[in-house]
Amino acid sequence: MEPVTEPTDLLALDRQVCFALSIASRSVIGLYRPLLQPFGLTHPQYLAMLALWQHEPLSVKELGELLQLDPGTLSPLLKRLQALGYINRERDSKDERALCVTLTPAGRELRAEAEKIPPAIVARLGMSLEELQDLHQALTRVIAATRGTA
Amino acid sequence: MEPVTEPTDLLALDRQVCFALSIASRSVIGLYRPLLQPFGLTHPQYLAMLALWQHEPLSVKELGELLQLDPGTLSPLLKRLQALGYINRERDSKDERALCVTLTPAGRELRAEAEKIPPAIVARLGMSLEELQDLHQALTRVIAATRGTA
DNA sequence: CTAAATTAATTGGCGTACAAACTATTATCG
DNA sequence: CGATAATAGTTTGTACGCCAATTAATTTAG
Repeated sequence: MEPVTEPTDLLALDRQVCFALSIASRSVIGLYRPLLQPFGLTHPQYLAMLALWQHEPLSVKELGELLQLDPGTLSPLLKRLQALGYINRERDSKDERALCVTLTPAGRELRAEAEKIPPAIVARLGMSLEELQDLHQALTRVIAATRGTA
Repeated sequence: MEPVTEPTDLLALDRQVCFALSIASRSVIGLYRPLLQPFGLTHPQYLAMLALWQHEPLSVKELGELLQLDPGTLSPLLKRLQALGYINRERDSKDERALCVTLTPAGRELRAEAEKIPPAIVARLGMSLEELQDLHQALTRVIAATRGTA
C-alpha cells in the first residue's frame, strides 16, 4: 500500500560490484603511492616496469596487450619512464613502425628495490595470503567474464 | 648453479592483486560505457547519480565521503551533471560554504531507466549472483584493510 | 612494381583522480 | 567584538584512460 522504499534497492550504492571494484582499485593503488614515490613512479608506470622486468624487450603494442592499455595511454607514459632514466625507446630496426622498449641499467637495478614492495603491501593490508589468492582468482574470473561472448 | 629465473617471481605481473584489481575495474566499467552513453553519463557520474537517488540532497563533502572522491574531482563532475540537466547546484542557505546538490525532474526520471542497467551487466557478465556477492564481500574486506591501522 | 590496405605509434580532446594553492564563509577564542 | 582558525568548494597542475584522427612504415594485391 505504501510504496515508500523498495526492500531491495537494485541501485543501492553499497550493493554495486562496480563501485566496490573502483574503490578497491583506487584504495590499493593509494597504498603503493608512498612506496613508489621514492623512485618517482606512479602505479601504472610501476606496472609497465613489471612487464618489462619480465618480458623485455617489448613494443608498445605488446605492452598494451599485457597491461590492457591503449597506445594513446602508453605513449606518454613511456616517455616519462624514459625521462626518469629507467627505459630506452628506440625504433625497431626490423620494423621501423614498432618501438623497441628496453631497460636501462638504472631500470634493471630498480628491480631489486621493487621486490620489497609486494611484501610491504601484503603486510600493510594485513590479509592472509590465502584470502588474497582467492581474491585474485575471483578477479581473474571477472576479467574473463568481461571478455565473454557479446 | 644456474640463476636463470626464480621459480616464484614476486614481481610477476599475473600474480599482482593490484594489477588484477585495476584491470577488473577498468574492464567492468567498460561494460557500463555503452549502457550509459545514451544518457550522456560516464561511470563516475553514474555513481554520483546512484548516491543522489539514495541520499538526496547531498553536499560535495558528503558525496565525497560516499564515493571516496576528492572535492577537486567532484567539483567539475557535478558541473557536468548540471550541464546535462540532471542536478541542481545551489549554495546551502544555512551555510553558504556548502553546496546543496539536488536532482532535477529529469534526474529523477532517469532512475527508472537506470534500474535496467545492473541486471543487464549481470547478464552480460554471465556470472552467478552468488559469485558476484562473494566478490563483493572480498572487495569490501580489501577496502576495509586499506583503511587499516597504519 | 606500384597503389591500396594494414599496422604501429603519436597526437589531441575529454573526463577522471589526486595533490596543492586559493577563496569565501563560518566558528572559535582572547 | 574582532582576529584567528577551521571548513567547504573551486582552481590549477600532473598523470592516467579512452577515443578518434593522423603519420609513417610495411604488406598485400592488382
